[in-house]
Amino acid sequence: MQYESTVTQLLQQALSFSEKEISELLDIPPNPKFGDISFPCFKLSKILNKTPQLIAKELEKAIKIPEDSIVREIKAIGAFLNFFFNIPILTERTLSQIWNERDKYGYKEDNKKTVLLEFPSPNTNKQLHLGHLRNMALGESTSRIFESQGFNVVRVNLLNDRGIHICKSMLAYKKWGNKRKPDKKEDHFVGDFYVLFSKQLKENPKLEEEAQELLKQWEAKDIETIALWEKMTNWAINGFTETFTKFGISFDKTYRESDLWEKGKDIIMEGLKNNLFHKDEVGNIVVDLGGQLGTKVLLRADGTSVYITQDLYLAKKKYEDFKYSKSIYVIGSEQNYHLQVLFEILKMMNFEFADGCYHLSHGMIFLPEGKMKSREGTVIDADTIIKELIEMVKTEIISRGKIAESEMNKSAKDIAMAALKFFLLKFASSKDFVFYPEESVSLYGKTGPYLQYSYVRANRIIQKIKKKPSLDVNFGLLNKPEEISLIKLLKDYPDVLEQASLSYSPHILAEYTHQLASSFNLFYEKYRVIGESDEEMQNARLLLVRCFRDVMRNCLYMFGINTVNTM
RNA sequence: GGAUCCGUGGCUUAGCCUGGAUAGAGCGGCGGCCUUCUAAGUCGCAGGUCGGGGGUUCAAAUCCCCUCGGAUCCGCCA
Repeated sequence: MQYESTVTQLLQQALSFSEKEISELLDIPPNPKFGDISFPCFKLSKILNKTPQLIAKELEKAIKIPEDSIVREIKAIGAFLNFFFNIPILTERTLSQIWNERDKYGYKEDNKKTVLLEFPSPNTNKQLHLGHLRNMALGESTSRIFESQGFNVVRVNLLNDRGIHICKSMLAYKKWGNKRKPDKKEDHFVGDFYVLFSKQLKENPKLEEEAQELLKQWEAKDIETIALWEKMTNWAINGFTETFTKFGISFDKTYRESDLWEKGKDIIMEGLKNNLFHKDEVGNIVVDLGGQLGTKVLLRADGTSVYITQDLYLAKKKYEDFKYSKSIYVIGSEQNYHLQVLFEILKMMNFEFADGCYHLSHGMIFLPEGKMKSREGTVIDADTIIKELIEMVKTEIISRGKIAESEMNKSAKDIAMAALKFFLLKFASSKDFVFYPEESVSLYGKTGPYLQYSYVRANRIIQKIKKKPSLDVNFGLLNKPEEISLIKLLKDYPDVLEQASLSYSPHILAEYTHQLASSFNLFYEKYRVIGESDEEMQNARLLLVRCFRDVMRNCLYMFGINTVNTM
């Protein structure tokens, strides 16, 4: 809460409590008519043995507001002591700060700490789907939010490029691919063989064994198998890279499971030596986590790894590579248990980075008919949904007839991505949701395009007016309710950004950004800037519009959404 | 059987961590607003007491307990 300490200090004139004790009681009133910050007196009531109403009244009388304070008035309303800000001072401070800091408004100084985010970690046997897009949107947005808070952010991807599922695609290609080269986007080409395998498996259950056999050959580094694997994996990676680029993300490092799958055994052996782990009756090395987590196998009796073996290794490897203070795993909620186990073992082994590990879990996306299943081909494919959205936006643009053909393609892409990304980020990440292809991603209402539109309106004013915005204005003129609420929202941006980072929640910022756009639209509908005859008033409003535009652009950046000039 | 997540108007959802003053918003429905900075906008109306029950509290959508419904996980799969 901004200006919290000012209010706390005022209260300390009359109360002998610590700054911390007082500021914990402060609250933001539900309605501006109750002021900007309020102090509920209920808790004091017990201590002082007076009614809260009386305490509020007494405090109102006792506190003297110094000259130049951001607080203009203190009023007791019922059991609440309400503090009202001096709007001209608030306006001047807020707008000056935005003016000076521009695209760094809301940013904090470099804190010399590294936070590593891992996402979306796809399997290389099939193309990306809507669930990956949610993961990517969440990972990228969280990355940008952390960057704003002064962290050095490292984005890494982990390719799950080995295992039985990969061999299934490979086997299908071997049998029915006729050594064809991809005739479509390469990851889709690979994915088709995965679906084909599942279809054929229903007719011929023996294919399962053949796939297992292929996996053994791969593990034995059979030359022909490895060559096929390399070829198909590269197709998949090329396809992914294209989609990542389209989505506006890139990675500082890509780890590959094929490099990791045999590693981590020494970590397990060390734990065994230190008696953290033990062997079970058949010779597996296991850990007993007790309580709700139970017993987990860490290394098979034959000495081969399981998934968690390599995950332990990777956690350590990532720390060696980047010395992170936080490591965020952006992974769906179906792996909640797995990550809990992983983190528990890391703590058990006393790794210094164990406490910095965090699972940014997100809910799943369902189709109206149920869960998406890659092997049955019943998925909302990432590239298709993007393409369809762009087409949808183009149709919309054409029907409006406001944009020249030449400008349309870029705008259409940016608007479509805005719709998609904001749709994926506006819900709390823990929620599952059902995706209705026809209606889910809308262009109106609480959407990405709505935000972009408010930006376009503000930007258009700045472009059209025949003067440059200036900070040299009479701030007191911005005194209409719509102007004041907009200014207060602009003032809140750094707080909201901080909140979003502390709770790993882009949706908090999404909620705020929608409010901000809505507040600007209200102002826009009611007052004019270009047509305003009072020169001083025009200057003040132009500055407000400029500040709004810049903050809106900052917000959109946090979602990975581009601004557009026309729409 | 155990664990985790979710349950707020017709639909989608914010608020829950950190309990306070009339429970916000979008879609959909009905009715208005474009000679003025782009109507992907905006205004108004109808619609919820927060799955159910109990408890704590001056105060509960928010905390605790019980219960019902939905999802996910608890493989030597990743």
